[in-house]
Amino acid sequence: MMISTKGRYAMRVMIDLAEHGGDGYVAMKEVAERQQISLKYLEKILPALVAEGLVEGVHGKGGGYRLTRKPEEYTAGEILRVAEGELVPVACMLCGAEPCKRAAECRTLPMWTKLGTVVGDYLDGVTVADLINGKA
Amino acid sequence: MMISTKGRYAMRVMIDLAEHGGDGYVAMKEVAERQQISLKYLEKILPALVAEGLVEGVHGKGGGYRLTRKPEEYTAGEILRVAEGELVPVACMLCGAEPCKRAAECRTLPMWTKLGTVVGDYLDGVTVADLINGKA
DNA sequence: TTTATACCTACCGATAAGGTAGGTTAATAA
DNA sequence: TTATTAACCTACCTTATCGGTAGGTATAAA
Repeated sequence: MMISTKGRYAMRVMIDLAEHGGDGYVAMKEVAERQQISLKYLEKILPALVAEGLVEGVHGKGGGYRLTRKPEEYTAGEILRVAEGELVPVACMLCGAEPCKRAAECRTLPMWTKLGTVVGDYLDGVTVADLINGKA
Repeated sequence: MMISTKGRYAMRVMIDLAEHGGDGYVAMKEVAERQQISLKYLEKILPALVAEGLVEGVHGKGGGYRLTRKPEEYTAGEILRVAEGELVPVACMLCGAEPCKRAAECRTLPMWTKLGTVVGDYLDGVTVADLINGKA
């Protein structure tokens, strides 16, 4: 029952970009230093965020990344789903999982489903702006 | 963000004991067959449940396991914590983790803490009896 | 043309997941 | 007393994931 570093670091990058970005681009080298995260590891996390349009990057001198929306328009749930994959609590609920034959009579599936909803609802209710303002 | 088979199987064993136990002992061989879980793997999960007093086992012919309380007196949260370990969502919140130096100014820690509470509260509100009656 | 940066691919060590295999101990029934 | 049953214990195994590192290429600005 764990969010891995991938998701946690993605959250911190988004917050860092919101706090230090302004209108310009922020180099990952800076973020890595501020957040005490290996630059090389950050470089493995960013492509997913770019692919889903959460941030955009530009090459070369003076380049870096910036948010594509305002901080209040990102939810933690959205960021985590992009960085981590689905937020479901059990493997049998994963999208690509082979359908469980016991699902119909499974005594526990309703609980896992509800747990997924509880987690998703909470995380979808927290925005990057909330995290910066300490309102989470 | 996943509950492993260990926790899921533990839940199913507890439910199975509640449904088929009555006052007597149920052999894991039966449970394994009914639940379609490898007997050998079940034998690795049960010791923790015994150690924490959730079930008790007796050796030999006619032996097996039985619940030590009524089904409505077990919560899913309790069972999962015994089988899986702590239910916290991030490694830095684990009991034995070395304290994070950034904790005081961490923008995300409050969210993880709240998420842990949300998950714990939900799971602590579901009993084995609820799962049997479909009230979860 | 130099420099800074994103971006890409491959690898790597450690750990955990999800088991198997083969025994020993304890209790009951024959 | 002996056979049987079932809990319990220890060791091992395979595969995948975690959390990175290394070394490059592409691109844009100065």
